[in-house]
Amino acid sequence: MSDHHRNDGYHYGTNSFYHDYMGTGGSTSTFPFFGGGNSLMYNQPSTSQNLAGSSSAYDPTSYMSFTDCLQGTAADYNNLSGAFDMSCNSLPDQSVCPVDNSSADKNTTSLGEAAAGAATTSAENPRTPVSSLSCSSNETGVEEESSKSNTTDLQTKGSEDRDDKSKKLNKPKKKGEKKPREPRFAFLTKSDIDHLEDGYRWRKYGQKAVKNSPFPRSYYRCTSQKCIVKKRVERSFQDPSIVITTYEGQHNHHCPATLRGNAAAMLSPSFLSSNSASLPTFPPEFITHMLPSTSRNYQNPPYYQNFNPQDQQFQLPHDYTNFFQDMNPSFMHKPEP
DNA sequence: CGTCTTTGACCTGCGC
DNA sequence: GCGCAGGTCAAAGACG
Repeated sequence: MSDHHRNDGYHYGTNSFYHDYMGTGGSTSTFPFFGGGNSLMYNQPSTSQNLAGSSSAYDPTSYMSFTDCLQGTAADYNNLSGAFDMSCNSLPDQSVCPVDNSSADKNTTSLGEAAAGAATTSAENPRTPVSSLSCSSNETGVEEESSKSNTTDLQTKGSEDRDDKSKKLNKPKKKGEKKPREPRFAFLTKSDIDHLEDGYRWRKYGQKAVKNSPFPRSYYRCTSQKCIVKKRVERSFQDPSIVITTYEGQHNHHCPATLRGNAAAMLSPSFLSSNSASLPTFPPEFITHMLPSTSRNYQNPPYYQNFNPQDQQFQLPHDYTNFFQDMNPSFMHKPEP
């Protein structure tokens, strides 16, 4: 998987990017990108509904309308859809996803937060970013740390025949309470490197086989104390060259990585001082496109068969549009490689 | 020795 | 209620 410029249906080097800002009247803007990578960003809107604990349990009824930024054909979506489905599930047949208007504001914040965590990947893994796509979820975020503490504190009623380890895993919550989730963003990145450098330090805490996929999913947690951000990394089973990275939560600290004056530095929380507290962690690669997500049709590909990229147009919120334009206007017109 | 990964067991939520 | 799949824990091992 070293050939990142193969003719595989993806459109590398295209940087136009539009985001329909969930009916809030945001303007249509071009989204510039960083460092030569061509990314597909999938912003999954928030939902107040419970999404269960499953990583794939995004609520299809709450997705915002499409960002049409792909400059390819529907076939391109088909190519990507499987990968996307790994983390955010499949796309709906219609090209406009149901919108949870109540979450519009949350999405603005989340999108910005993503930018805040942007990374050093381009500098450190020059081969890596080629195409990525992301989605996000904005479930009502509740301090996960507290629930974790509860888990530990309340894990005392294990059965007698269980060991200490088992006892620590007992009921953390009251009956009927559902565990809230932090906002999530999934990024599809064309890379032969599984764990992409994003400027933060992560500790792997688990790995699971994924149903219908030969590739396992890895679970990482930010190593910074009191930081509850997690991410999952897996490969698309349809296109193994695509790495799906799903971020959950918001960093409460500055990026610890050596920033080297690159995009990561510019996108670090410190750089985004005015919004750093509420900005989501961006993945290392940058974005040319946004796509919708849904959790339906998970097992019935092709997911994009009825999707016409030309039908939709997303708009990026003013704040982020201006932000990225200020960051590196040259990406606005980056030529094809 | 500290940090990180691996890995099997366990927990939780959901669908049937 | 049961089974499945996703998510998490934590001991053990690897590594620098």
